[in-house]
Amino acid sequence: MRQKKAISDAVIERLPLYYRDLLLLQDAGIDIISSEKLGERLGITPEQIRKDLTCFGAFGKKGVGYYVSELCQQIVEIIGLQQHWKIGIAGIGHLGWALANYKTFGRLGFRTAGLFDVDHRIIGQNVGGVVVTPIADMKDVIRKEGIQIGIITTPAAVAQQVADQMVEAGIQGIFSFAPLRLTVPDNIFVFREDLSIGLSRISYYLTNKKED
Amino acid sequence: MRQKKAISDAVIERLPLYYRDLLLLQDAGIDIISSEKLGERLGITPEQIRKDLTCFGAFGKKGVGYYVSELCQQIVEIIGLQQHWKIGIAGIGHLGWALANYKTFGRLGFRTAGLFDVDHRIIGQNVGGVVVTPIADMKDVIRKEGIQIGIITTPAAVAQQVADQMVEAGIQGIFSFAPLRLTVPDNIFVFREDLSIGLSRISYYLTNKKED
DNA sequence: TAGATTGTTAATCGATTAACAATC
DNA sequence: TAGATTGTTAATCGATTAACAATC
Repeated sequence: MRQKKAISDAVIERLPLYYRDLLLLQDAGIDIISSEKLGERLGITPEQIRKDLTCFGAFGKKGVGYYVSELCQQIVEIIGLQQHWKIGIAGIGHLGWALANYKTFGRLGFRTAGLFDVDHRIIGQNVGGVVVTPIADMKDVIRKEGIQIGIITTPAAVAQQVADQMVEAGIQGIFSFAPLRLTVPDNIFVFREDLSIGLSRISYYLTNKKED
Repeated sequence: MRQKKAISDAVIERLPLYYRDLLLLQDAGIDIISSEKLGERLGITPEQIRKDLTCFGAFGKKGVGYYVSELCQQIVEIIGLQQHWKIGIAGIGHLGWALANYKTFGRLGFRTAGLFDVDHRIIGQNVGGVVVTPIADMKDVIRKEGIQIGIITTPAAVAQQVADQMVEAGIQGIFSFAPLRLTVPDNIFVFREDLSIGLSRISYYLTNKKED
């Protein structure tokens, strides 16, 4: 699956949308879908969908459309979801707790294999089937369980320190909810989620829409 | 603040980043910052920052830089944060609970004025200073409190129904965590947050990075 | 004034849209 | 075969980067 050209982030971010809808179609017993119909369902142009998919190969049948289950499988392999990545969550506050119980992660093949916190009231509790361990033991657990992806939902003040420990323990990717830029080695992939951007965009839109 | 041309989403999404860092600078007692220095801190090119800001006016001083507190104030007004928007959250599961306690929202001027759920074990509880009310009363509360922005953290199955009720009650913007496309009138702004995209991107990156 | 840094214009780059030949 | 729909090439659009004149 080596590509000549780097695939843009925009394409990568649309793949999970396609995948989720294809699963729904599959559940509904629909075997074939055209880019036209899929685009309608998702609010994306059919040209865009076809263009995105051809970054990775020719999965459709001309004059027919795409076989739903086949395309599902292709996208799984493109994203790499067949790997069943193991994730660990540091900071089991409300947000960490919510993510530990987030069904969609499991449905995509991610397995929660470690939950870490400093709070003694939380350590030892079973959250979504996993027992919270002291963050002091995090590196050991990451190594023993073979956790590849870390999620950081700690306060910003300790996020960098937690990230450092994750990297030391061999984590390859970090999904951070802390509102700051983490410094990590080049080969570590960091994706930052900023929950306040959505609200800010809504505020901007509501403030400026009347003036059009 | 009428603009000739629509401002791109990319610009709007960077404004909150600038704002957050400017607040930190302000706390640190720094009065003036150049686009060069700010860019370094944020991992954004100085040209990009200057270009973004000039979409809205000329806020800097040539040969000097930007006055931190002045720029802060400008961005607040551009985004519309001085309005102190009232928000209501429907679905007080783990994620809704986390958002109700999310400090950053308050720091940006958003005020939680309503929490709604169907679960009798949750109704009546005080979450982050607000008592959870039955979702059956949501429309009344939205109207009485003058809530303008709704956050949806319900299961996908009821998200559309909740959105409909929010719109009926006069909500203008919706921030949805439900993994589906909501159908709303044209004048309602919907921003969808998809927490699984981050993990999918990490999976894609880890799967494909070795082959470069 | 000299040095620094903005705001703006031009050049480049990349992503989306449109058009259509290939083909099921 | 005729109709439908893909995959691909070309055209358009928009965003980022570079360059530099304006000016504090």
